[in-house]
Amino acid sequence: MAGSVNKVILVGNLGQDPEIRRTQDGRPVCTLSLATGESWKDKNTGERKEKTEWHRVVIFAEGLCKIAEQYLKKGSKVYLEGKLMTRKWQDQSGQDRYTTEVVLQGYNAALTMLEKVGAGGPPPAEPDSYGDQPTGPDSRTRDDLDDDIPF
Amino acid sequence: MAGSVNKVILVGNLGQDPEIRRTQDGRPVCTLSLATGESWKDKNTGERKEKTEWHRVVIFAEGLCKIAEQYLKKGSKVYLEGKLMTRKWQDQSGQDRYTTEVVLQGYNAALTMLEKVGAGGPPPAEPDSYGDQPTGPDSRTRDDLDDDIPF
Amino acid sequence: MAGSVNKVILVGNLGQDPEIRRTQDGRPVCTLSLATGESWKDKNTGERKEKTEWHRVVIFAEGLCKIAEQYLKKGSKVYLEGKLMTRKWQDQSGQDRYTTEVVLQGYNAALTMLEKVGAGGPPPAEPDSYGDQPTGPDSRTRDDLDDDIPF
Amino acid sequence: MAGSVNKVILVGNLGQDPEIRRTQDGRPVCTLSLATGESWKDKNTGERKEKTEWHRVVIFAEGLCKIAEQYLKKGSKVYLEGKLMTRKWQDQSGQDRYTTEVVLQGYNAALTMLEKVGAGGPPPAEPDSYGDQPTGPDSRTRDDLDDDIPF
DNA sequence: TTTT
DNA sequence: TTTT
Repeated sequence: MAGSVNKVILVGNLGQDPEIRRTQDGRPVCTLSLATGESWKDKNTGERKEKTEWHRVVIFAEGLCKIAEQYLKKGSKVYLEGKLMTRKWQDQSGQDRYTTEVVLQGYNAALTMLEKVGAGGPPPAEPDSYGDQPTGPDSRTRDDLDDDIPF
Repeated sequence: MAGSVNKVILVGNLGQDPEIRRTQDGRPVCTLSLATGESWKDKNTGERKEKTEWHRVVIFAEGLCKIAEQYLKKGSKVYLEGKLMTRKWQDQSGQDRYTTEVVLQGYNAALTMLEKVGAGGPPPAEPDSYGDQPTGPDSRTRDDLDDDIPF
Repeated sequence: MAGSVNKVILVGNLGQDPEIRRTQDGRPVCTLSLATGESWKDKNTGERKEKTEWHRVVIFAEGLCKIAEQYLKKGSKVYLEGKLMTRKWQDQSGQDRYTTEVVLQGYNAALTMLEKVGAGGPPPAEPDSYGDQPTGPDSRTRDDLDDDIPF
Repeated sequence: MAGSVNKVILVGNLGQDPEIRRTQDGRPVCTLSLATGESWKDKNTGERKEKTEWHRVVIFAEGLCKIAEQYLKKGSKVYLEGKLMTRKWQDQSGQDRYTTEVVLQGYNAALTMLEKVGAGGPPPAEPDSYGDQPTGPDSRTRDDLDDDIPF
């Protein structure tokens, strides 16, 4: 459909390490479980309350998969942009079920670590090694494609 | 949780008229079914393809409910901001099911009509579905709450 | 800098037709003048007030330039995503001046028409209601810029 | 203007401590200098390049001012949402000048700390005082307005 | 002026 | 399951 926008922006923490699978033709797919939360004061009791929301995030963008695989782990804080997609599947009894996911795919996706590399966990080989990576095509790190911006 | 962001931005068209219900204490709740779409060219066949994504949107913000009720209908194009929430429920067989919705609630929500109220224009499917709406402000809502901005 | 985000999202109407120029190496650059507005009720007088904000938008992304050139004109309503950039220049007296623009460049940009093709143009009721914008602080060319936008 | 959106989303680091002033009627106004950056590889030389963008951020929202004042300082990493505003002023020679700022004002603003409180600097008075405050330290603010969320 |  |  023309003239539409489908965008999700999340900042939160990973509930577990990223899971990497591969499609049949060898492309990586990375799944994240991301927590966001909000807190508010109960109007009646004045009590402070909290609720955590868990988001299922699926990364098809190859460069972003690589970043997730190399640098993210349980507890990591990230900023990400993706789109909402609901897919239909059948459970064991053959009933239709639906799962909604935040999908990072195409040029319209972004993934940014919000902590120093190595902060609170096993760091990559070199704190400054970002520049060496191929950092694939549709990642926010698309450094290689994003050449020569004169600003 | 501190330091988190949960934001959804959608621009799309309503698949049907807004549905208004009331909570037990009389507050309005409005549900929208919003379509967004994307089109792309198939890598192999060169064929142009399209996919429509349907979003379930639930409005708790009272001012936004009012606007939805008064000005939106099937086919309306809107911009909205909300947050992702997944709620758990039991189906008839007692099994846990989950539904993810885009929730407009609190200060962090927005709903904006993207067409002139009553704007005719060439309607897509049903020439009669536009035009006969009540006239009124198609403004970003909550005007009444937004007092005295010193600019 | 690592771990940063610079994003602008605007929905508004063009105050005039897009201006297309070309860089020395032949790449198109498109400039838009986009109006957004807000209205509120004055706290003291109860009066309804409005303020229009004019945004200078510069499109380096080649595909988006093409779209702007072909489909947008004065009055068109668009959704766009870009980034904030402030550039420094010298006025005739040699003093430093700064201009902040919304730049659409690279994979992180989007431009979407919010009207049916052909439905754009000056609003029928008040064809000239956009014309009274302040002339931008600077309409210098940027021919010196030659970027490599990955589209 | 009806049907428009004016939104800026930034994640970056403060270049200096927040500056707090007061309006004549005693309301606080906080100014931030926020850096975002991008890096890319030069197409010709293969050299890695970086550019920092500095954003002038003005906070009128009172709760957000409080948070900025209490918890932010030079170097702090924050997520914020505001709107673009350009204001006109006269320089000493009486010439018109324009300054574009990211303004946090009204219900449509957000400010979130992205680091643990006290991380790498003078923490607030009491590490454990969270629950008592009207709004948590690095929480999305205005929790007090966001009462009794029915989930 | 920050940050990596 | 994260985080505060």
